[in-house]
Amino acid sequence: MEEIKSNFILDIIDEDLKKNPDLKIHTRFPPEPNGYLHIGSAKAIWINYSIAKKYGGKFNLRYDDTNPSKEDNEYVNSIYEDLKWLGAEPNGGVFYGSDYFDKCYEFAVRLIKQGKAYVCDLSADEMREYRGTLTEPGKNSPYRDRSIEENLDLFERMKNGEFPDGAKTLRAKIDMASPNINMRDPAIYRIVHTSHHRQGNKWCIYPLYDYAHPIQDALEGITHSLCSIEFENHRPLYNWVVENIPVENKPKQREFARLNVTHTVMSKRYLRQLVETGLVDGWDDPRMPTLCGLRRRGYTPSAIFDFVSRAGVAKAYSVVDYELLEHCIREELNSTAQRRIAILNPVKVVIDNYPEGKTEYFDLPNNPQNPEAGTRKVPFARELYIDADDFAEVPPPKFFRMKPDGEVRLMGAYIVKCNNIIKDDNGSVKEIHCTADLETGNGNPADGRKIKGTIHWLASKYALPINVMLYDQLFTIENVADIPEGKGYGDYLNLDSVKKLDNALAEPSLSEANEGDKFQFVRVGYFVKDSKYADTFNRIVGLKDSYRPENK
RNA sequence: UGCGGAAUUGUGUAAUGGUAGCACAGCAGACUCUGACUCUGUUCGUCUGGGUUCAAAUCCUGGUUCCGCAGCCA
Repeated sequence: MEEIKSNFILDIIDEDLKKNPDLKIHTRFPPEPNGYLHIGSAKAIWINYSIAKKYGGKFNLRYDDTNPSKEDNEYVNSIYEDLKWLGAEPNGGVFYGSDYFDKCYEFAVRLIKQGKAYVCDLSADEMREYRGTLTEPGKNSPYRDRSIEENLDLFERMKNGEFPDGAKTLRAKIDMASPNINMRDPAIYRIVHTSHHRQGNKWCIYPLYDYAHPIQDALEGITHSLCSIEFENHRPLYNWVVENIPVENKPKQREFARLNVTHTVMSKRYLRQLVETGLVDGWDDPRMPTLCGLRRRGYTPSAIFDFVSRAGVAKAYSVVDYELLEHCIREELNSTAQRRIAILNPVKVVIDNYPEGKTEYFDLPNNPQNPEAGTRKVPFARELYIDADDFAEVPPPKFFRMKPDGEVRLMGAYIVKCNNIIKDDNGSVKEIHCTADLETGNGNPADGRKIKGTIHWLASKYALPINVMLYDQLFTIENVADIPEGKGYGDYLNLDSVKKLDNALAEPSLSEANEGDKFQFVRVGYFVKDSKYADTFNRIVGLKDSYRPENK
């Protein structure tokens, strides 16, 4: 995994370490189990994990499951799977925020006894009114000065289920006139009569994030609670809680900008919408920016960490170009993926001077840059297929592939010359007739002439029919920023970026590929064999410029 | 209009008073049995006005722009 580079969080930690050299750095990744992990989560994971690693500290996974109405075991499991896949081992342990509910309750009672929290009867609407606005201070709740005894009694009855949802809240008594709205007596407990995915019906009151999170951090021994920038305004409240609970450990919250990538969204709310409306196949659709979607698209953990590492850690809002992500996976796959031939749009080629019925096998390197990857045998015969794009009857300037009277190399095999073409009634090319330079075979011509173009080919009688799903764009969502508030997502999906090619062909050795194997279709792009589509292969990342029709 | 953040090339990110660097993208060329890869070269930047200093992206000061905050979500 990429080591973390110089950034402002490291500076803060170094500073803390200078003050207290014995400090054992302890971080955590605290996802709410209400959706699948995505590339933005990978950034948070990487930051927390790699910082713990750098300082020889610990890293926890903690499910932040304090809202029973949104969370589900499906997500708990998927998060664990994805984290495991990434290889970010939580060496500090796996925890659940809900396991601290007893402590949260105990500390809340303590706050009440100290006069620092009170039960409030205001409705949600009333509370909003009392809160004031961004520019005007709030005013005190009429229930703010209840006696400690009354608060204790009411809070216990809240816990015992005597009140309906929303009837009462427990609030921290801080400052209704604070310029920071989060400090205006925030609710720390609410009543929700909903079964919890882990606690069942044990509770009908649930602590809110701002109250529960610092407690969880403090109890787990977290030293640095690293989260995204929108929580920066919550830091004073985080500190207030830490200061007002009887725990030695005083974790420190620090914030970094969340990851944005062009042509997609990270919000779980939107991603869930895509899944639930059926616009994508599921959370693991290769168009999704989820980790499982990227996995199906062929991304590897190392490429993902490479990407988030290159994107960097800072506080300024930014949107990283998806080309960087593609670069990272291309770079890795280029050195690791085996090459295979596939013809996306076949056109028949007949080698007139090649004996009918003869088959010979050429050895093609599995990875030209890595001889250790070995070779494979690819059958050659009189009748072949090439990609339609590799032939031009009227070639543009600098067209190096097959053209009338031109010579071209069949990759790993003979040099052939196109003699004439046969068209069907519609005038489109039906058959291309060539002669091969049989003297040279898979070698260079004796007369030293240079052949500029090399194209891929398949012997028709051995070619393996496949379906190819083309995901030409990394993601399918465009101009997300332009989507009006409240508008459905479907209208803004670029569904054209997914194409299914039914008549594609591949070399026979592909039939032996295993699920998850990654290859490079020579001159076409990278793909991963995906069992979900049986005989279908996903084209995942295009080769840069490889199909540019002509060069300027 | 309140509070809190942030502004470095097309994008992202370094430089912590001392040569503005790196990566991606772009452009040009070389190489190539993948027009990929690789290699070489190259365009382009410190939001803005003032100040301090021998020296400012960095310090001070005025302005501008962008992001976040008014859930009993996280």
